[in-house]
Amino acid sequence: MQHKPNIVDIAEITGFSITTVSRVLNGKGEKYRISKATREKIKSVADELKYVPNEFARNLRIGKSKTIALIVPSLKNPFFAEIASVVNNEVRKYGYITLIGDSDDQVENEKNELSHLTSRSLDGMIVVPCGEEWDHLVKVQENGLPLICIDRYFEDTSLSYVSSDNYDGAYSATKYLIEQGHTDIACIQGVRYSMPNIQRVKGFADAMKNAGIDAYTVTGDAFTEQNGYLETKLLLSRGKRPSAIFAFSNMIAMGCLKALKEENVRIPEAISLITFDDNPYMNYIDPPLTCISQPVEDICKIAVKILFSHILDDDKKPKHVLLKCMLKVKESVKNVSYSF
Amino acid sequence: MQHKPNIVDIAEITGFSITTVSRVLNGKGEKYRISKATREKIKSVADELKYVPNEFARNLRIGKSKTIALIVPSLKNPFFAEIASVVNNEVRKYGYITLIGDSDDQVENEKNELSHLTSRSLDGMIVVPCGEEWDHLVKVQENGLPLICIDRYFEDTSLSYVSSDNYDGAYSATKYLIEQGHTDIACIQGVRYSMPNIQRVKGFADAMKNAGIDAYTVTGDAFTEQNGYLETKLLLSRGKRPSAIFAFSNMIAMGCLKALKEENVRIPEAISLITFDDNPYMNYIDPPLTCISQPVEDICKIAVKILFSHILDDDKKPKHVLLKCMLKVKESVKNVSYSF
DNA sequence: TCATACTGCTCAAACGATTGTTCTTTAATT
DNA sequence: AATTAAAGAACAATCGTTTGAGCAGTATGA
Repeated sequence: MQHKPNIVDIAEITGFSITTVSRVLNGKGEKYRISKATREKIKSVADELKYVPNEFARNLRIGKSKTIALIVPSLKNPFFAEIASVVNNEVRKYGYITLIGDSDDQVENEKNELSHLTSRSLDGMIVVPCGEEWDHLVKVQENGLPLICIDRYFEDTSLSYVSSDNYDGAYSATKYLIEQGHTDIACIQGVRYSMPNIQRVKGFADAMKNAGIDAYTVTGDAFTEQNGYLETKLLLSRGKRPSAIFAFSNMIAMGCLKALKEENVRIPEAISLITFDDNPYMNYIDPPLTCISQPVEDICKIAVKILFSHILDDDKKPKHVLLKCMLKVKESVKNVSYSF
Repeated sequence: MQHKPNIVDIAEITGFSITTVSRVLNGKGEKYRISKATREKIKSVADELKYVPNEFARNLRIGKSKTIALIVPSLKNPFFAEIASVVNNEVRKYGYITLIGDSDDQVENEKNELSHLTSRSLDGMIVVPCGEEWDHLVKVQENGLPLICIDRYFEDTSLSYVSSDNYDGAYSATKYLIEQGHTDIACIQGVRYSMPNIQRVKGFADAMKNAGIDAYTVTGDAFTEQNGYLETKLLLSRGKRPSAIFAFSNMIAMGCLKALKEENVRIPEAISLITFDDNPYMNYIDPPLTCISQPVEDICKIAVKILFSHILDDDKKPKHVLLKCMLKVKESVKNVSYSF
């Protein structure tokens, strides 16, 4: 293979200067009054040679990399995979590319990825933080790199975030359970200090209190299948089983399903289950799970939009956006109003 | 924030030349006989300034980017999300990073991503090709960029690939169905010309023939839920329904489930279902789906290993690896041997 | 006829690193 | 003392683009 065609080759072939070629190829031909004939000739040669600009050279020169990074706790979790997919596609629309970092839910990894990725002169960053620390994120931002948190976030910091209205989501889910006659409800939570979790617990608790129910269980400590499994096992071994379980994530719900299945507890006959997060599989689970669906696509789109307003418009004001969730009623919650 | 410290700043502060600084920072101090005192001084200043080399300048100069790209049909498909996750993590171990491209299963997008990504001076590429064309892939390789296909691949080309032994997988699945007494089996295939599909059809057909069964159905044309749904609908509307369906992917299986549910056809009582691909959700579906599980993790690990042998060891020989699948018996296939 | 303005394009300096070559100084050898 | 070798460091070209400034040549207006 010869060398990749560059702007110099095109200049030599067309007989114009490098400057002219560069300007035409950057769509600045009009601006610099380069004749139409010239523009067309350069473009056609570029096409013919399948010229692709060397991003490194360009980036070196202009100091922008047209690259953003996305750090998620785990791509294996369909929830984050969807985030990655949407973010990736949205970012492409701006002509940027996405570097994906996987923190495996460890703050240490998150920090490593952060420093590894920032050496690539990123233009922006979207993070689903996995810990309760945000100093390293703020520092990145203070160094001039626009950064946005999605899903999980921190209040009272200068960091922008886009997330679901977790409080409202949890409140509606709980309200729905109560309307269906449930009073003995246990929720299995995720990582305790994480903002979505805090809000969900609050929404859950408020809904209970507002219904005049003071006794409820909040247990668990991770957004994992294992946590869901163990906590459900424990709940089932209690003297009085709750009539409904509220799982705070899809993974937790899977753990619940596993435990319930093992113990031969039928859903929703023996126990009702409602969960946060939706995904296509939910429809084919036995039974289809009633869930609180997060507007993942919108969250990502808005996050990307804000990120680019930070990058391109130099609008550095931190923005905080919460989007409403949707209750999707399926078949995993039983109406127990009249069954004493 | 001032400007990011660069090698020139360090040179000025320490009083040494740019060359010397560069050599020290690249660990070539010994080689160029730079005194220990000098080395230490330079390093300490670099530390103090938190110097991070500008990857673009370096890449521009040396033509390597410590970056590989992965192109998948869709991150939303858990099967590819897992691939992305594993590849990403493996690649990190080499100190490289991964750019992820999403072709949305359109060859045109694949080509675009390809040219877009190659402008970033990649060091290597892993692709799950989505079409029946490979010219653009071969061309990339001929341009000196190591490239490996995973999952989907092409024979008789110079491209390396790592994939499942789809023939064997389909053969075992079919054999299993036959052992369970099924003779009227329909399989719903994916993209026709794709190698996994071709091999699966062959495996399926051979197993049937070897069992002396000459009548069977092969239908469908995409690895999508919609295809699974439509084809199942059609199968159900036939005069004589098959006793078992073999779905060629997780997505197709979901479509089958949807259609079967709509038509109130119970699995496995009324019809048996077996599918390619496994994932955690499979266990909680009603009923848990018997499936052919692909060794995704191993496929990715081997692919990355081969890729880096191409990149680092300059071993350019194309390698072809097929890994065995595993039959996971769950509850979606009924033994109909004695039920006439 | 001479400024002036516009057209259409080119020069050359950056961007930040790497690296083959070269230079100077000191030490070792004859 | 003269020659050679080694040590320690610097020069300057280079990677492929972008871009402010500049330069001919032609057209316009007074």
